[in-house]
Amino acid sequence: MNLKQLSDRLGLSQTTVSRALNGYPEVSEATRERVLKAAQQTGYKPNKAAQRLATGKAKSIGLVMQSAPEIGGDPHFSEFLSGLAEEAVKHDFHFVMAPASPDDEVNAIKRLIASGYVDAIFLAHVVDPDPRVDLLRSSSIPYLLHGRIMGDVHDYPYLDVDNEGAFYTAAKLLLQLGHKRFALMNGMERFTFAMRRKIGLEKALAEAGLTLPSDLVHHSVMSDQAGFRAMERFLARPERPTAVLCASTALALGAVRAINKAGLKLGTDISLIAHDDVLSTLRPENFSVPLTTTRSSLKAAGARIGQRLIETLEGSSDLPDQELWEAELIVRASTGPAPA
Amino acid sequence: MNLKQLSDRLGLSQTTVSRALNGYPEVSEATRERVLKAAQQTGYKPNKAAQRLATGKAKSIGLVMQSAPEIGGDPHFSEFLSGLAEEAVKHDFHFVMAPASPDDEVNAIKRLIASGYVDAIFLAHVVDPDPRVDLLRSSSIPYLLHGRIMGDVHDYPYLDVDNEGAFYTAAKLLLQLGHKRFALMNGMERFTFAMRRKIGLEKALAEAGLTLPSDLVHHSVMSDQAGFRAMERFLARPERPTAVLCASTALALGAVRAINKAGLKLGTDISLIAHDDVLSTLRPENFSVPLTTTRSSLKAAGARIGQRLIETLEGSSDLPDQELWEAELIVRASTGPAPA
DNA sequence: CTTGTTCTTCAAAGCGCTTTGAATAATTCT
DNA sequence: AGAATTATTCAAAGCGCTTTGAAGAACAAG
Repeated sequence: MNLKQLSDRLGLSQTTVSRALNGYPEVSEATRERVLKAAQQTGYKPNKAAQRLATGKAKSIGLVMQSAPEIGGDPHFSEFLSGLAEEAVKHDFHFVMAPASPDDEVNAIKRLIASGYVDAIFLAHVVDPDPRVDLLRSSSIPYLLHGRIMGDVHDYPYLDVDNEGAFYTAAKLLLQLGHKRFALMNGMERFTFAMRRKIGLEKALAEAGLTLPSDLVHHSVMSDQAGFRAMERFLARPERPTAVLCASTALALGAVRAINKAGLKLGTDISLIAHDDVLSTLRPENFSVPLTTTRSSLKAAGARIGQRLIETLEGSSDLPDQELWEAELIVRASTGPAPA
Repeated sequence: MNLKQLSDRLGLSQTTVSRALNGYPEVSEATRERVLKAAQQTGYKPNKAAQRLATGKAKSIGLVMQSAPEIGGDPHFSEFLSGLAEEAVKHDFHFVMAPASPDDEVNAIKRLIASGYVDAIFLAHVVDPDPRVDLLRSSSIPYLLHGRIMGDVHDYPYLDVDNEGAFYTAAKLLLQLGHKRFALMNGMERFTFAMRRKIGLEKALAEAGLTLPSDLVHHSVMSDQAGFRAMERFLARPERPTAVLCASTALALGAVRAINKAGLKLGTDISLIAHDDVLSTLRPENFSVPLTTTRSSLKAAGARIGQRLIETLEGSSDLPDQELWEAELIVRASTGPAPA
């Protein structure tokens, strides 16, 4: 059933039917009702491709999804997506996900823009320098970043968590507790969120006259296995660290397992603070020793980004173009005074 | 840059340019090269909405994503998606994800079909009865299920894991080890994969003259917290179970924590077998006591589904319409003889 | 009973692409 | 050389929708 068939059936022109359906005023209430009813009965749904072609709008948000054989599902990604979806469903938006190998992302974005399939682009996993950001900056499609590039010039719309501040504050707490030997279990080095977390930690250490030895810095994907292995390596050091900052609760999960396995007591022998993205399947308060965390909900970020993108597209946005969310430091049992 | 502009620029007709770009034979090699080069230089990318409108094809797979405030990211979902994406990227396919509240999924699928945005539909989380399956059955769009409805009539294309067989085999092993008191930690009751796992377990028990008391059956989302709580409840029973079947390693993670907390020894005091979807972030072999599992890779399933769907659309499919994958039973240290 | 307004409705153009059917140019065959 | 093929290229129609510009119907005003 298409518009022509529907209008033939009603003995009306496509114009009138289209207008009736889209709520334009120049159509009598009587016909509007008749049209609406017929559409209902026949189950008529407009063809989005045609709509998109005619209007240039499609109520859709595009995103590129990194794909490679060695990349598995990322719980952080799906948590974020669920937030985005929650907002999208309210406004009848959908997503177009273009999978791309990591070295082909720029092209994937280009295709996405040119495809005429999406009204806006969302971008995450910001690196620095980030050619994808340059591309979006110079194109005319609305877009929004989750994260920022490095430096202080932010002439692009973003939503980011104050990662530097989060880890700075976390480190401060551990310093106050008397810790001197720190380790960092971070996300992939190329991501700016990881860079900023490291900077935050180093800044706090520098203020205390301390430094972070490079072999006590670990970069990897944020999974429990990676955390387990990294912690084992940390603990194998002659002078093992007493304070560990961890970029995700997923990493922390593995780290804690390694700590237990080594017969050490979390919160006593070793203190740990993890960044908590509020993954719905991994809550820090449910760890055997509840985790002290810096918290910022990834799902909430997703929802907010959806909201901002959609409002921009509907032309009603009075939301800020740049947002920096502070993470909350929530103290639980995994932090304690440095062992004597 | 659109086709008209590109062809004007080249002094050719749109027809010729289009044909050159799409590899049709009726265009001279010289012009083809000229066109290809110009397309390259100008960065011309065809408008997919227009392409879709003209051809009825769009190289895109549609899927509905459940969305509700209380639903968070599901690592199983993203693991699956990464498999699907891996296959899609090879063939330049993309996804259209329509978020929908759980009670509006049928409508979301209808919209997706009518939208003209997708060439095929993928469906997961099969329930029974499943109105979505009925809808797809009666529509003419290609589709593929991950999972099956109940009963033996499967006149629709699917890929499923033999969940019944997996849990049957797992239970058999535990029975051989002398276990008599079983518990089941399952996914949501409404999903057919959960139903079948329960049936598999009950069948094995029945053959041994045993039954599964209803208070030793737990249904919930498959997260570690849920596993933790469920196991605590199991252990609080006067006669606690000695053998537990667990629908996911995520559940097992929590379950193991509860077991440790209770001072019990996994593999000795209590045996546990989990179904392993091969989540890239949670490997059973990395548990402090490596987990005995029934294994079937969710990512591989995603890739296979992508492959089948794409081959169907490209009209070259000689792949089977129905597939039932057996899960492997991999014995590790979390299973042992029943305590005396 | 005109004329001027407002309300409804419509025909047709256009969005960017593919594809059919026809025309033109280049080759090959008598 | 002229006819018959074959290789290239093109104009135009069509995919399903929105939107502009115009026309017809209904009504109030002069």
